[in-house]
Amino acid sequence: MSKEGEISGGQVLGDFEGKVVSFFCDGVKMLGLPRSLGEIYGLLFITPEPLSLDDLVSQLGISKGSVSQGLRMLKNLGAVRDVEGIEGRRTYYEPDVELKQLVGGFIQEQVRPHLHSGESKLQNLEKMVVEMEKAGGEEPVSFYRNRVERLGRWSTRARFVLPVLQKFLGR
Amino acid sequence: MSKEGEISGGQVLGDFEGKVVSFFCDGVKMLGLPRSLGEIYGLLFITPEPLSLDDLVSQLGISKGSVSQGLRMLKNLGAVRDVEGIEGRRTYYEPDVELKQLVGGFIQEQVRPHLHSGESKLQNLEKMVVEMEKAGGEEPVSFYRNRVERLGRWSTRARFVLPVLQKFLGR
DNA sequence: ATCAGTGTTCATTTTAAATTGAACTCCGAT
DNA sequence: ATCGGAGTTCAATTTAAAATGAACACTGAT
Repeated sequence: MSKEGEISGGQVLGDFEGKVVSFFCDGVKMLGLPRSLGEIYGLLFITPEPLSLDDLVSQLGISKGSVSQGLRMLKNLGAVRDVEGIEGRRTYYEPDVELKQLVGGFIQEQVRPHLHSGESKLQNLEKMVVEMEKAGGEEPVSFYRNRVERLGRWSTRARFVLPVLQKFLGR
Repeated sequence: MSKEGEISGGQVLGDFEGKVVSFFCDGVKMLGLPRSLGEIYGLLFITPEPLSLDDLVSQLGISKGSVSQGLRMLKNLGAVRDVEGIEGRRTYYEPDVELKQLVGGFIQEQVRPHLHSGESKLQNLEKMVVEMEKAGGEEPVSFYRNRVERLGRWSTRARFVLPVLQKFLGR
């Protein structure tokens, strides 16, 4: 008889595993990612063997749809990969456990796109200021120019800081 | 007759101001903060004079409650402050516009608390592993120890990287 | 002490996002 | 070709977070 008990068709997480999973839930929440990612990654992280989609469904008690979507997102982030060379037609998954990779993937997939769209909006604002200046706007326009220039400096800093971040978190 | 028009009891943002506000909305969303913070800060940022709560309500077209709560949060973040020495009993607000301060406030108020609670959960996990080892657990326990140690290293890195971040974004 | 103008609080409503689950597709084995 | 298991998709539902707005509290002027 197992210590943590099993319910027909799906064992429940042990106390320790549960704490780890919840630890990762908090972590991904902090990064603005859905909690299911934390559950999935957390369980893979603390399980010695690779797990299949159905393993995750039954152990976490969340839906197949969630796990499928969650795994896709984690793969896009480079946080999880298929395990090569296992018998049968079922796929097994394992976590990438290197902080460097995880941070890199997150920056690449979640941060850069937003920064990018921000930069293009900023360029648009710069154009608008130029238009206003051509149209002879005087009083508030020079203030606007100042502010938009400041945003430009922020944006430059942001672009510059990402590699630094990776440098310090990686290796 | 003003170019952008006014509706009884509240002027509407001009095209340029609206774009700036929306720029900040995206920005705060990216940081996981409510959009109203972006609207409020954005309008203060692009307006040459300090604004009152009622100014913000009428120009942004959002509720007084939202603005009040939003201003409080922004003040806690150190992103907005009361303007000293203005007549009357109405309070006026102005933005802090230094990236250094903004980043510092965000780290202090939003990041550190989470990191902190993460660290204490992690300590708890470490204790649990020690218990398991004392109870003579063998096979999966040494794996657990490894994983928890890895988390410890991540946590150390995270603590270390914040000052670096501030260094590179500040000044 | 009362009143009017400011700002806050918080129960309710709205909105946005994540999860579900049933239908579907895609193999691979027979 | 058909069947069965594995994984995906997506409309509908649930959940969590933010906005609303009406009641409340504070403050200073009279």
